[in-house]
Amino acid sequence: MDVETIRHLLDASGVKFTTQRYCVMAFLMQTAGHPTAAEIFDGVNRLDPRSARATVYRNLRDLVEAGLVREVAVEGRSARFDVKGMRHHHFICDRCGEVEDMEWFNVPQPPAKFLGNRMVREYEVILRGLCISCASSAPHTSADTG
Amino acid sequence: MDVETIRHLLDASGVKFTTQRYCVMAFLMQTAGHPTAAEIFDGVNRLDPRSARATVYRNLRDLVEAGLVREVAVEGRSARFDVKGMRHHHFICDRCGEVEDMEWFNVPQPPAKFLGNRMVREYEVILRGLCISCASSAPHTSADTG
DNA sequence: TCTCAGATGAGACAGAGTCTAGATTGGAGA
DNA sequence: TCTCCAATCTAGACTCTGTCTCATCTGAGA
Ligand SMILES: [Mn+2]
Ligand SMILES: [Mn+2]
Ligand SMILES: [Zn+2]
Ligand SMILES: [Zn+2]
Repeated sequence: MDVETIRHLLDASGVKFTTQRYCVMAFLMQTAGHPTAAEIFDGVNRLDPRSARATVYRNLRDLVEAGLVREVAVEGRSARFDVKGMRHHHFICDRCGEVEDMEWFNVPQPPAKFLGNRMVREYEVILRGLCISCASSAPHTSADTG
Repeated sequence: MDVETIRHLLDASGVKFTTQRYCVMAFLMQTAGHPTAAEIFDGVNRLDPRSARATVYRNLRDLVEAGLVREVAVEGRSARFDVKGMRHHHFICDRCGEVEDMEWFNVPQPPAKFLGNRMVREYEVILRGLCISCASSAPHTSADTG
């Protein structure tokens, strides 16, 4: 991933450029999925220069706060991360836990009487079920037997 | 909350009735919000009989597995819980973190070409922004100054 | 009432994330 | 290019959330 591209992204969001931040951004931008902090730590440390664990966690928090990275809402113990690029929804697999991007489609706003005086900044749809590989390896539920 | 009502809920889901499970269910059913396991532990232990911490965590896990309780998808490090009653969406406040129920409204299914062979079991909308009390106490952003 | 599969209590353990204090560095200015 | 310093990094201790083990207890059927 191009160093200057990421340098400009960081600059534009008022975040100082450091090699460690570059590594986190580059790893996220070249990764299709939604890695955990631990996976990002492993990923950026597969080659030099290395980053301390606390640095990876702190930078993820800073990048989320700066609006460059998103912490995805999922059940489960460890946070999962996402580069904020194209707006999209998410699909979470019941069986393997994979979090997949779903291309954006518009959703009608909730009726005003439900919203009251709440101010909506953004929304997303979370779909659950079986991902393509889990659906093909186990197309039927146990209730189908007999 | 009525003991017999909860006893029948547990029976119907194949979960053995115990005082500790009753306390967790009763607390969740009388609570409007989406408490964490720690809040549920504190809640059920404000009066006798008391439950051990491990018991509360274990029962929450068992009740989720039995389909009576839901673990809500949120950012942040602690799980939040919900009694599975009426189908609903969620609104998460950017400022105070409160998770509020939003009355159910239908959302069009994603275009089939996006779904591929995935099997959708359920979906929900997560709205983000300012809750009513945060919106009224801080209606403008700092950028508005001047 | 008797019985025991299944549940609880207490505390050790494990994993995720935060904090602190001393060392290091990016980049602005001389 | 050199100097400087506020911001950042490192290493490891620490906190919080959740799980596990095992001795003990209990709900509910016979
Ligand atoms: Mn995504
Ligand atoms: Mn809810
Ligand atoms: Zn899957
Ligand atoms: Zn709020």
